[in-house]
Amino acid sequence: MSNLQKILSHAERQCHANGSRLTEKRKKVLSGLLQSDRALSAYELVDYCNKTYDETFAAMSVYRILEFLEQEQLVHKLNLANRYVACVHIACDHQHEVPQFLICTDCQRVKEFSISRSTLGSIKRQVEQARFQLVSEQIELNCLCGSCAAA
Amino acid sequence: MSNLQKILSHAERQCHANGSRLTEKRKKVLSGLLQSDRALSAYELVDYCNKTYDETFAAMSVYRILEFLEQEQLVHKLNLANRYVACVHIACDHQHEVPQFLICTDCQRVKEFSISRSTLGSIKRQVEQARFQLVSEQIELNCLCGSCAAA
DNA sequence: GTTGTTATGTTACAACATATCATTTCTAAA
DNA sequence: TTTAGAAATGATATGTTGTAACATAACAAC
Repeated sequence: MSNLQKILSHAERQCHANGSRLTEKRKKVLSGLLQSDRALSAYELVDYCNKTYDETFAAMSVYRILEFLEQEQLVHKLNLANRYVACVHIACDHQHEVPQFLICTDCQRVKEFSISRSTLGSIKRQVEQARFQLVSEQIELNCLCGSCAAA
Repeated sequence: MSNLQKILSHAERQCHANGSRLTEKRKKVLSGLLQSDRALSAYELVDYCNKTYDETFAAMSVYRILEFLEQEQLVHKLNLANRYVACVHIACDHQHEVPQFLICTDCQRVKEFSISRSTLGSIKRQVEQARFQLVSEQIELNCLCGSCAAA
């Protein structure tokens, strides 16, 4: 059983536990993200699926599927880049925290990481002082990855 | 002389000092942002200008003008919201730092602020550890403003 | 006044995203 | 095991955001 297969069936069990279904189409979209080393736009995924599988994936469907996968915490949407990545903790059993992302603006490679509790804490305090409320602790930063910075 | 007029002529002098020109159209787009209490999309500005002035503003022109105003640091582009705001320090003489933004996802009101040096410092260290480089210190956070949170 | 530069106009289209309603597939209860 | 309801997908249309490419106009400096 390939690593991809393992991840997919892990995801499937997890969906089942949540009372939802990881259908074939959803699996295929998720596979696309899992096999990519960078963030993909919805339309890139449409192209990928249409090429890889002999099936038609309408853009509309892919958006719906991405929304579902996001709810299931299998993928993350990067709002800064309008792109999607598979969650790096997809095969972990523990509940994971809200992630932060470093996004290479050149090649769309993404590093999912967690900033320290204390840093997050001080950001939250500063937001409170401004009398705003965080909608999400997801923070995205425009970066260059190591190889793009070197070039 | 109205406050708006003061800001505009201040901006004009500043552009002049930079060897660039704040043309009539640019002034009108900037006025639109200055008079709005929330972030506006390029197309909202197109509509605003076309209604307010008896002139045609093509979307293309507004995008170019916004790009110019951003270079001059008179406005900021919010990448998370695909919208623009006038810089709150537009009338200050001192050189200002890279700002951070709290964006209300409900009403698009924006709070421009600066997170503390120490918080920014620890974020930067954590980015370095991940072997990425920050492209910009501008950080944008999805929030609710006070009134939208209350509602 | 010509010339080079900057600004704007115009058209077309690429890329990203959602609304709406129809149809199919699945599931669970009768 | 049929069937009603829910969930998923299909299909079409349209809305929103942004850029490419080339033309013209305005201006400044020589």
